[in-house]
Amino acid sequence: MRTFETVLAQIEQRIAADGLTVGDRLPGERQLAEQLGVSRSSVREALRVLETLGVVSSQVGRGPDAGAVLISRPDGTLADLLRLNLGLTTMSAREVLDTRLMIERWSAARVTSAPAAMTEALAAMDTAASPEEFVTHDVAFHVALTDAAGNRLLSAVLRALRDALVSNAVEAVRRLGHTGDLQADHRRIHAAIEAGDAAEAVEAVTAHLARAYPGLSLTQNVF
Amino acid sequence: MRTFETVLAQIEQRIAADGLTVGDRLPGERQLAEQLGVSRSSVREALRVLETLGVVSSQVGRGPDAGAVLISRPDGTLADLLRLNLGLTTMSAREVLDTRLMIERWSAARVTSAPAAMTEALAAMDTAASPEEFVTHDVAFHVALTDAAGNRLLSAVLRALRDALVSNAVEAVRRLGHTGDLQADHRRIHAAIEAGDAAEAVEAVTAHLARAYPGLSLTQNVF
DNA sequence: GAAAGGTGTATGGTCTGACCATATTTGGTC
DNA sequence: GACCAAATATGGTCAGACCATACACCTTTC
Repeated sequence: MRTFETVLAQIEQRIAADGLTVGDRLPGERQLAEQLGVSRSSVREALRVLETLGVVSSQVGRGPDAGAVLISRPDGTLADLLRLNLGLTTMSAREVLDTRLMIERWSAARVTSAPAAMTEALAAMDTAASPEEFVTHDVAFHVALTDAAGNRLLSAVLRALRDALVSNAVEAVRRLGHTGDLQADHRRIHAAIEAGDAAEAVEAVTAHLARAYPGLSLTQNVF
Repeated sequence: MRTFETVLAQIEQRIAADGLTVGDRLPGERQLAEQLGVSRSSVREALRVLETLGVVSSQVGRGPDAGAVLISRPDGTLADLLRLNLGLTTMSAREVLDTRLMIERWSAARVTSAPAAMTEALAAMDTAASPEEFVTHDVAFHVALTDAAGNRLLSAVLRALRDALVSNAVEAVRRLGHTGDLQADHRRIHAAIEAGDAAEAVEAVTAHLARAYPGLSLTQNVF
């Protein structure tokens, strides 16, 4: 086992043993190296891994906020993971969009009151001057819906897909040639959620995505 | 921006520009450092990030297989991500199990023929001598089902949940006190898939998970 | 005594150069 | 041709140095 991997294991074990949680600080790189009997390089490689996994954040300087602080931000990692692996393999747009459909249907069924971010995104889309601006708020609308469902794991997955969603959505808007139908869908979704009608909300989300991505329509009603 | 981050960006850009794919090799650490005008340490930190993301694998020695080779293995990263972030935050078992239920219902609806791995796991459970052995094959059964649905993104998510699933399942078996009902559920799922009855398969998966995890039963039929 | 400013210092970030372990390549020997 | 030993390229690790940053502390000033 490589040195930095043992360092990784020991840091992880230490986090569990000491009951460290978000906001707590790890010892400095030099101190950690001395404690574990390894070089600072190996400690740094281990910290780089933890940083990549969204578990620590390193701050330079001095004071209470400096050093390696425990965080919990899996979003960025998931996004990197997807972007890099999508580029390397032949993961299809279909797989991404199916996942999106599944998460959003699930969310629509559970959210009983539209969050502020959703209502704001809806209004912002009305005044969007370009497809890009419209899509920005469009994606924010859907992310807000999913966040409101309260499952952080699924929220993180959808947020990781964000970049892919944006490019897909821009394509869809250009293909449709206008945003009126999409915005009407959004209002229907919003209204169904505010009314607490889960079945209608699910149906509205499904219809919306079917309109934007016709290729999905084959399997959407199997549930 | 830190040096290793620019290295990261340049490597990623290079992968895209040169059309590198799985199996191709990156230049050696020393050569990369010289080309980019940075130290080997910075290159190594960047490679460590890529390795964490499941994009490269480093082999020591000499020859065609040595050096940093492009791969695409997001599973391990996702598992690390979940394990570490589950430990740090209060992500609940409910969130994990809801996600599992969603993915398995989706999969059950799409798989029209039971894969060999699923049939084998079913048989293996019959002869399992301990709860741990039973659960090993149990999880393999469910993972095989999801793999067969053909969405690698969802497969990767479920595989990342594997460790959490195992401990949950062991708990469930102990609570039930026997495995007969669970195995009967498995046969029902298997039969429904072999019969091509999607609705029955979804219902069977739902009933199975509801039996194993009673706390889930509230929202399972909202779809 | 309080405010302002300068200095000290602990932190991560980077670089250099060296050595080690490993695995292939190369070339010599029988 | 087969076998074995040396050379070599690779990642892995270490030690030590220096830099930039940002807070801590002390001195000066009013």
